[in-house]
Amino acid sequence: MPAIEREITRFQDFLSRQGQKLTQERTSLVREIFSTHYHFEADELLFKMKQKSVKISRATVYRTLELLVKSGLVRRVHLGEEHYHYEHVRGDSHHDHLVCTACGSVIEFNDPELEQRQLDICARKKFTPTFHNLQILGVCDSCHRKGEQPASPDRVMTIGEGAMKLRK
Amino acid sequence: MPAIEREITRFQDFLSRQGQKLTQERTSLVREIFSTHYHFEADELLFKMKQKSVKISRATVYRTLELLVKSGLVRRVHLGEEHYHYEHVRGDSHHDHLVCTACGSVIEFNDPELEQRQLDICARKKFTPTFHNLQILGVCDSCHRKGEQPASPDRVMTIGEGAMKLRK
DNA sequence: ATGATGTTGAGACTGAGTCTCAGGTGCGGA
DNA sequence: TCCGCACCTGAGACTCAGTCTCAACATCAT
Repeated sequence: MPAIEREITRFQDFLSRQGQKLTQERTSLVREIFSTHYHFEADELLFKMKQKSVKISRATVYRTLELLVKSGLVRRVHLGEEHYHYEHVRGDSHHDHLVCTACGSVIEFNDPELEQRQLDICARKKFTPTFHNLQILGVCDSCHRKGEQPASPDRVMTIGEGAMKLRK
Repeated sequence: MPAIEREITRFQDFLSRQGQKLTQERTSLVREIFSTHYHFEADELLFKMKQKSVKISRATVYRTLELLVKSGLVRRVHLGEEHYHYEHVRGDSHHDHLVCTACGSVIEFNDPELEQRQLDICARKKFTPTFHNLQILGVCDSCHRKGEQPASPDRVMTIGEGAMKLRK
């Protein structure tokens, strides 16, 4: 899959610019992230690697994610839960998220007018924005049709449900 | 200060509607929250109570915050850090936040046009929103004038800096 | 006074993430 | 080719925010 190779090259460029190396571990993490996951949690990634019998420690997963975020290949997002989620960036533009509190699905959207409005607000407040984070929680169409009730804002279903956590 | 008494009454009403009681501990927490804090962290509140020699356990602080959130007197917000912050709601309308990554200050704003635009997006995606959360990170005017550099998005200064954490 | 129900504090526990450190890896230069 | 050094890794201890448990306490209606 040439697309993934391109991401790996981009990561390597980023690393070598700061005297860091593209190791076996980092390569397999990038490969995993860009091949199967979209929105994922750090521990979920760790678990997947374990499943595939690729031995990578928790520390390396976190360290690599930090590098990927710095390199711009991966974005760190809040989706209404305590901890972070990550998503890969494939050169596509910025977007925000609608998160279904019933089934955990995530819908992305990008609305230039909304973005512009935010810039206007910042200008009005003499604030220099670097970054923003918007999640809208609610119920998606298919859950709504099933009559799902919205969960209360502080009780949101886990996104990466599938990933049974196993430590050690 | 009569305003605080009004909030306490509102909380009591909420509690008694579900057969719960307004205890001494709960009262003093509400008093503390509504008198001095605006955006605060749970542990910061615990620390303040300790400073004032009001003995309240960690568990009670968290339990009371949960009740306050449910009652609508307090809102739980993400301000770009791992953990939650809380803010009291004084009958004022919904707002979002500009968070300065240099000095940690928080500017609130409420922009009906922005809110409306979000509703439009949800309608377009057939999504039923219940709640949303927008933080814009960046540098505030006074920090900008001091030539402060924006921190990277994943390294944000603590909002409640003052509160030295001391456990136990 | 009794019992039912609700509340509390202490401290054990959890889950996500960070840090440390000894050992491993790999590349540039002699 | 070999060496040295900077970089990288895994294991596990640690931290921090938040939750849970449980025994003791408070309150209220009967």
